[in-house]
Amino acid sequence: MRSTNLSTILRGLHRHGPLSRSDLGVLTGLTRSSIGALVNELVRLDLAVDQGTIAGGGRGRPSAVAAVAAGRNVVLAVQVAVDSLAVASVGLGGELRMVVRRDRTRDRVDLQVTIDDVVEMCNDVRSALPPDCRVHGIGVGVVGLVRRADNSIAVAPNLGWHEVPFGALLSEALGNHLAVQVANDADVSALAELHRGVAMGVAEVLSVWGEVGVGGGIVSRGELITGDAGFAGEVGHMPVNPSGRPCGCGSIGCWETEVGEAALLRRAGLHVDGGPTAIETLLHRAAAGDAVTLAALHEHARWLAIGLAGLINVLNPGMVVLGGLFGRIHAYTADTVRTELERRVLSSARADLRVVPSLLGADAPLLGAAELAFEHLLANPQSVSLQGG
Amino acid sequence: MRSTNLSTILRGLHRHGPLSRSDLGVLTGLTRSSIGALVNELVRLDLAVDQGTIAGGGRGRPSAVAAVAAGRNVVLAVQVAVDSLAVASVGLGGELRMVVRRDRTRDRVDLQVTIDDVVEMCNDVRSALPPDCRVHGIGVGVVGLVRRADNSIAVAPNLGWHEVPFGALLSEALGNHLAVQVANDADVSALAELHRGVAMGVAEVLSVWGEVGVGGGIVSRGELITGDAGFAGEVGHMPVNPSGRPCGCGSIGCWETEVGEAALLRRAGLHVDGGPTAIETLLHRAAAGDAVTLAALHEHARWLAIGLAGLINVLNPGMVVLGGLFGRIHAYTADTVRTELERRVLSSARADLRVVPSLLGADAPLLGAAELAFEHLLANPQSVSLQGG
DNA sequence: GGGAATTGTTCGGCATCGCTACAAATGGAG
DNA sequence: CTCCATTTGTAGCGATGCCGAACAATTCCC
Repeated sequence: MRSTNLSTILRGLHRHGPLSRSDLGVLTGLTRSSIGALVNELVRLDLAVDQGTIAGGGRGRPSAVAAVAAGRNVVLAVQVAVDSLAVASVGLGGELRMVVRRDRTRDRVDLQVTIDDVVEMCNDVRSALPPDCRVHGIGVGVVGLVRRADNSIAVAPNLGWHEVPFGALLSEALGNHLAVQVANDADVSALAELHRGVAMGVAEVLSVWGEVGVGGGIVSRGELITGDAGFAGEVGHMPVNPSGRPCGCGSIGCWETEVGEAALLRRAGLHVDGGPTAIETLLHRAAAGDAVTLAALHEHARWLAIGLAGLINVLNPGMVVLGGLFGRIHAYTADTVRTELERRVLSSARADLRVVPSLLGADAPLLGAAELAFEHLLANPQSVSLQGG
Repeated sequence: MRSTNLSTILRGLHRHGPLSRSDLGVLTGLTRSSIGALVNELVRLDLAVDQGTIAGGGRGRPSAVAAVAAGRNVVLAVQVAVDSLAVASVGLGGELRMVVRRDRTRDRVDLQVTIDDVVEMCNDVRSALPPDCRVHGIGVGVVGLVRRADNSIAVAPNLGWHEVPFGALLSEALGNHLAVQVANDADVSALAELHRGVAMGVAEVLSVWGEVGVGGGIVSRGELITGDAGFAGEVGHMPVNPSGRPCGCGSIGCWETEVGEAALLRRAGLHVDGGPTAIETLLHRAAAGDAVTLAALHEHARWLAIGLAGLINVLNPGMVVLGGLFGRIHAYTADTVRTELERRVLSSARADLRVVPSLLGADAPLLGAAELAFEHLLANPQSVSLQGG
């Protein structure tokens, strides 16, 4: 029980930032005496620090503010994307402290090369940490289907990986000192938007990320839905067009064939394999008002809405977050999407619905991977006393 | 905390049936002394009874078995369908005790008539209860979109209802003595299969019910997903065929237009508005091996699988339960569905997937509505001491 | 028939929370 | 400038409810 309350308070400080003891009281429902004892214990565990007193505006004794000890408690966040790798240290409280990013070409996606690169980047980041800083774990967001039970990658089509025990390999390569948590990149991005981005405080969120493929993260009751094995959120492979194009997954007319990066480039008359540079070209043309490009975006938005409509009817989210490519084109697609959703979504389900672009953008995967890694500490604050640090 | 543990034990007895005190120990992780005290309290609250000792096979002192006091604690379960009304008393533990069912024609779906009928049936059921029996609430499963926050019906197209405060109306008509919980019929059916049917013990379940329309219930982490307002699970209105038929909801090519009752009858060359009798005809012809009917079922199965594939990729369930019409035709459609899913579902997501017909059939909505009504008691066993009974 | 095994019960100890009283610090009224 | 109301933090006390240990009850097996 003590453990539960410690967890509640640490979570509160982690999510809401520095809080006075009395704020913590209203947040948790505990009495002042309990809060005092619990915060003292968190300070003793080096998880929280006292920030002195601050007069809260009104009259009365000034409140003693507590905050997370961000400088002494971090996790490493890793993002394994198609075109790049990134490693960051993230402090308790969710602050991005140091980021190392490395672009890579398609020939560097080999598994062993990736592991080696990540380990090297992790060591760079770790060596920059202050000496009294504890690393509580590593969170990894990766472009692929991740089996959450054992942190293995079932399949990552864009990397050419199949049944790779990524978590175990990375853990071993780092010396088995750290707990490694691996998840799908769209899932961790959803987690980031939920805790640090536009979806803060929303309990039912659908987050859809367009990159090379199309991924999604589903939040219900304030928590990410993983599904039976961890594959939930693969929205890219909903059939939306039975007479559509063949998909890389073996099916026909998957949503991804209509709203993936390739589909947009095709519609805009650009080279389908153009990658990030072709996307930049497209965005420039759109900004310049190019008619063909805008028409392509309009058609793209229509297909985006068709898939979203199904998901909204099925999940009844309070908010839809559009990230990655979908976030970047949102300014051009928002109107079409809204119009199309009005036609296709049950009127009750869209009454209180907000459709918004991602707030965190490129930082989302790293921040989300960090949240994943922090989860164990937040749930068991007392576990730090067992380990040395 | 006491409340949490009482709840855990009562839930255990409700879900698993009679259990010995030592079984309860392994189930809850509590010590024997705690279990003893807690069971005694449940007996004192008239929620549980001691069933005497039973030798458990091995050696050692025989175990004292505790069971829920089903005869003294019931809820009323109500089902509001298109063609029928039903009211039942369901004992703690999930036993269907008395059922009153009333078929009705389309002209009896008027709101006030429905309320009056339900009240009359409720009174019939209540008058048959033993005098010392407590009624802990009413659960209602209704063919429509239900706003869970206030138990109102946002829209029920098949009944012609719109923005109806059904829960409040029923509660008032019954004298405001009972807590009323209203939910979508597919949702409560999913709940029944989860707790009492094929999906017992499965944490991630997708349940799809074909009736006049097509509804669904999504279970994640062992609990029903409601969505932001309570509308989650409206799988019938996923777009699956952009060049398809117009749907009653205003959209085009909704799944329901391809796998609803009308679509099946159309494919089989039967009268689209034939209702239950036409379905009987179809099932007879299928059983007799009629080629046209079997071909219609094959095509129906293909569309069934297309929608299921999307849902499975998005939700990654461990089990798909097919209920209502889908359960009844499952013998003829299973092969086609399996073949089609193999092509359209990501291989990882179908590795451990089971697709099974509903076990409870026509009882599912009532049993599920009962579970809904029991929920408050199960979460707060001590609340009974406050009310008289 | 006796010992091992299993289960239920009783009793004391302990952790942890809420409550109450009191101390600390500030703003505003007089 | 002083005093009081107000708000917040802290210390001591009592209550709750869990666990653990010892003991009793019962059965199986040798």
